[in-house]
Amino acid sequence: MALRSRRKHPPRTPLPSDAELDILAALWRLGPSTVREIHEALRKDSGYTTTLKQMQLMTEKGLLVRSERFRSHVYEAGVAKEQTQREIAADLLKRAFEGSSKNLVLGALAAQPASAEELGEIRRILDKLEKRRESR
Amino acid sequence: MALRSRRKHPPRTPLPSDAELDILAALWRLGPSTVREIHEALRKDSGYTTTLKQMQLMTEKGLLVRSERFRSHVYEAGVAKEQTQREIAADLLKRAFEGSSKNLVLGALAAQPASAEELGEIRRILDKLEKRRESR
DNA sequence: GTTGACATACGATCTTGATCGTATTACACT
DNA sequence: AGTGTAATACGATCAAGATCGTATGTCAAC
Repeated sequence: MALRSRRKHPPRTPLPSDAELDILAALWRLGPSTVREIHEALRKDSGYTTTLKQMQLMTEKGLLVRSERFRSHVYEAGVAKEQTQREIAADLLKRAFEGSSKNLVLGALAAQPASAEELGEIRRILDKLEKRRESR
Repeated sequence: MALRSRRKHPPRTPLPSDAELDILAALWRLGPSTVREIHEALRKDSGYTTTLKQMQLMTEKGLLVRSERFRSHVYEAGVAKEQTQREIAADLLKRAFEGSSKNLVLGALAAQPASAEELGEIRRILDKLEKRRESR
């Protein structure tokens, strides 16, 4: 499925579609890149022009920003990774997990066993959240 | 965005689309229901036949199962809630969160503050996971 | 200035999910 | 039997994303 539904406070940019998310993730990971770099990083079996078109449309939507460089265009993500991840998680939470973050966390951990370090970091996040909760 | 990509071990059933997920969620929540019941529970502004068609297609895909009853058909979810949630979480994890469950948990908690009880439950899940990890 | 390599631009098409209109069926009641 | 009501079946259409083919532009090297 895709992540398509909208929020009450409509965002400046739409939630990315599946293929768009892949491109965004690559840009988050690699930093500003050309179409060719992204296309090769994705290793999909679709053609170069498909990726190009995709990125052009995403630029129109504000999901990417483009700058000129010598002969080619350089794109970078136009939306922040954390903010976008939060929106995606919120959308999914509401629609598939009955709004229960516990269920989502459970699903995530069951789906992809976390390392000991990650478990520790998650625990630290919980500590911080509970501390913040107490102090109110 | 929708949840469309596939897994290594191909599932008997595809991941549900956005609208399909809404129907599934309603069936998980309400239990076996008629088309009309689901249609009314969803409160979308699309017509009854749209929901009907959707559920018929989902039945073909194996996402729902159908049984006769008197004059109307009764549908129920053909896929388990936990299993489906896990698959959705896994897909998202891989594609949007760099495979890091920590990031997903962080996103989920930032998006939708959890109650004190939920935080406690999450912590209990962590305890169990770490205990299991130690004993190996 | 012509050619080659590589880039972008853009229209056309394919695919899939979502939606609807209408036909048909089943039952209940008179 | 005939009619009303409420259900399902199904083809057609819509909308959006994904894909591709081809045209066009630019630079470098000869």
